Amino acid sequence: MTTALRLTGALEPRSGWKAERCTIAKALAVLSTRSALLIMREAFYGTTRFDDFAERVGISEPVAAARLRELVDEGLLAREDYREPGQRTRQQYRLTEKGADLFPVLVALMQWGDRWLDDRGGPIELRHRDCGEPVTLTLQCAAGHEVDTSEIDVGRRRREA
Amino acid sequence: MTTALRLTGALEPRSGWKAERCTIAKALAVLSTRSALLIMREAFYGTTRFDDFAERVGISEPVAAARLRELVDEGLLAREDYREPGQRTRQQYRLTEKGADLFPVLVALMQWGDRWLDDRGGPIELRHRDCGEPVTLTLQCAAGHEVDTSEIDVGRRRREA
DNA sequence: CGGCATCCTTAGGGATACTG
DNA sequence: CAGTATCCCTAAGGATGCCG
Repeated sequence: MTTALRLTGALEPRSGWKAERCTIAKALAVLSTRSALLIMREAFYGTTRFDDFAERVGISEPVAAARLRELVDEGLLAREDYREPGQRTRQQYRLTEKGADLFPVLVALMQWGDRWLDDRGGPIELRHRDCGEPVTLTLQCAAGHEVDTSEIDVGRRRREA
Repeated sequence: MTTALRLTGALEPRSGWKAERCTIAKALAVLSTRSALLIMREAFYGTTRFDDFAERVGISEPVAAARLRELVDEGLLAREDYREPGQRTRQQYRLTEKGADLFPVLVALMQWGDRWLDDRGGPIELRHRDCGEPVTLTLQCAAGHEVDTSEIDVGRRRREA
């Protein structure tokens, strides 16, 4: 019984191919701090304002300022001014497409935490608006099969010629 | 056009319910360092030995030692002695079930990095061993519908009575 | 409201050298 | 091979106070 993946093709020798281009490492360069991912979580929950991010994530303003700037620089959030009629100008941080596309990462973390770090399976739940059923993240192949980790082969990407 | 989720039920007031039990935050308490997730990546690639972890992740031995100890303490890896016939005793780190269950987190990070941080869609590929088709992580409801982020409602978990 | 400046502490991580 | 010890640097983050 092995839980590791099966490596195929030019991957076996492990000849240092990864350090340069591994996209997990690249993603972590942007997201490896706790505050960055929790700010993104808040953005999905609809938070848009500086003070709310700091308070709801539970971080100090200087940290919130630093992290929000980085996330804007990286293109995960967009900073916009807006003005409601009769009000003064405010700022808001909105998810960009790149930021919104991060949702599966947060769901994956939540699903793992729900299963392994909470005795009641986690405090919140995602449901499909149309049918009301719970939503989960699943590994699936292009042919539509649900796939277990043990059934996966890993190899270099084949460029479709 | 809004990319945030729709909050339902007792969730709207945002009354600080989250800080205590949010399982994303709990997961990040274990996994928020770059080296921890890269070590887990290596474990999925089949790495089992101390020196290989340090070298392939690209971290120093002291850091590898600290991180491996934490991951063993948290139950994501198991440290075992083994001896091949005629050889001396060696140590290895193996994925536990808890560790193996982290796979979707790494896939989610990889998928996001492939799309947004690499001009060629990422260096490696996951394929379903049975049918050879590429494997991706998808949001799906219990009724089998593929679900987009915009179609998800978030609410407190309802305990099935 | 939406920050920035300053100061401080801790954690992550590298380099080098050494041990069983 | 599988680490530990030591030293040092930088990044993450908290606390307080100030500013437009």
